[in-house]
Amino acid sequence: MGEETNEAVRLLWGPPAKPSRGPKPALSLARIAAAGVEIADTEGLGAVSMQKVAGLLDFTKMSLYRYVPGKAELVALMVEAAVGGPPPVVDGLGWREQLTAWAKQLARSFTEHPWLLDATVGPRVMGPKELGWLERVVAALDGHGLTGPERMDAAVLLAGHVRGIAEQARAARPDGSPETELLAVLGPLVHQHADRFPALAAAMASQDGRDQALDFGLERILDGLETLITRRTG
Amino acid sequence: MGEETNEAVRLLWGPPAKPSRGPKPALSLARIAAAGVEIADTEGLGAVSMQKVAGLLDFTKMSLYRYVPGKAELVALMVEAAVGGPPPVVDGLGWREQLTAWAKQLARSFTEHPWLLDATVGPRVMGPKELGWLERVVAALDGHGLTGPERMDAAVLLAGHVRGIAEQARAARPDGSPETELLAVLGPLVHQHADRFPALAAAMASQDGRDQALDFGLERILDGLETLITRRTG
DNA sequence: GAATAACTGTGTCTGGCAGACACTATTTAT
DNA sequence: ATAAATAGTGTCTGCCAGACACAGTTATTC
Repeated sequence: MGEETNEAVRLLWGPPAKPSRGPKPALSLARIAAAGVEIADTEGLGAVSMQKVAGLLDFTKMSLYRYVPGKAELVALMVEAAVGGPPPVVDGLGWREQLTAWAKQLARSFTEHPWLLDATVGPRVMGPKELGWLERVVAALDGHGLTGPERMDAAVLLAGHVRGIAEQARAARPDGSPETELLAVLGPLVHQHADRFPALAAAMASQDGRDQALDFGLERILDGLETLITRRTG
Repeated sequence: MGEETNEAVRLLWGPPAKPSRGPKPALSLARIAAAGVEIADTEGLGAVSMQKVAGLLDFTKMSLYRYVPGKAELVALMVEAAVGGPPPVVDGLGWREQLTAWAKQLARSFTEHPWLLDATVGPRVMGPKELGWLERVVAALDGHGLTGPERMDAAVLLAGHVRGIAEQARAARPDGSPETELLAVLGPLVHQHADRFPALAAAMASQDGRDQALDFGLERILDGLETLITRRTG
């Protein structure tokens, strides 16, 4: 990842452009990223190819390589463009309320751009906007007796939970129309093999389908953090 | 996903084989999956192609399609083979200790097969072994006042956390040799833009690098569950 | 025992993909 | 005016998943 990493860092963090000698660029990183996002939003990340992105912009595939070193970097730009920034800080809110709002907003990003789940797997460079999300959590937990690494760990914990829920929600969602929701497959399977999964079968018996997995986990995490904070600050 | 889903279900849950008319199959699902796992373990999931898997078994690519409908199903079999089963239940352990052991063991699976992170993104059918992991969590939480859906949510919460940590650990790991660990890139970036990320910069200043993110999140989650359980059972 | 039907493994082909490279046209610096 | 750097293009290679037709093999059926 050596060189590619630096290229990605340059694109995500570097200066916006440099005036130079040859012809003026007709495209821009922003337009290219937006085209990629449009395709991913409608057809999924798998449908994003240099060809398709270029076609949407009425350019040839190879012209994109004048702006972006490769597809990985294009996806990085798409992520940064789609994830947006964290919600504005509302003064007077406690850390719990701030983190709750943060989680709901992040979940909304994943719902609007489900392909973000696919695009953010594996080692990659985070852009400024993405880092902004982390910043918010760490800032919200400032001054409550947690160490620096602990605040970072809390941010990762929260982000991981939202991500996990988003993945589950996507699986349960009917992507096209005649698609089998994954849970509709899982349920019968569990009951069919109830001998092997007695606890699951029992747990799934009460079909209230409340769909509050995000809130449940969030409350547990915040309760856990509160326990720690109380212990630390006396 | 309509038809593919059913095919995947048949492969993962169906009967092992059916005696039939033609020549005896020289291969087996198990051998094919094992070959795929071997490639993924050494070269990553991206290096797994029908060609490569077949080559490792000294067969042609197309012969694999006699066993597996497509690559997606092959990956599903690989996941089921690599994830293994949950750790054995140790009697006399409380739910907290059981879930702790569960999380550590699951984290080990992700460490041994980092490509599991890539292979378990997106809607997919879970196999019996994978479902076994969920079963354990739900079973461990039985009889503590939580509803069925709540126990399921707790399982998803725990699994999501372990997954998130595994992803972070992989990013921090030097995959090849001269690879830049992602955190080694992130640190300088944050400090370089400390004005935009003051809380992050401060949090990262204390460089103790204890690497206990798994434990931290786990304790918070378990504390949060304990709070709920105490509230429920009085 | 012979015919038949079902199955296994193979070879060939298509369409799509990322990306390397050489080329032309354009614009600015000297 | 000329040279250098750059933007967009067209062509080419190699890899990929998968469709399909084929030849060889084996159990079933007559």
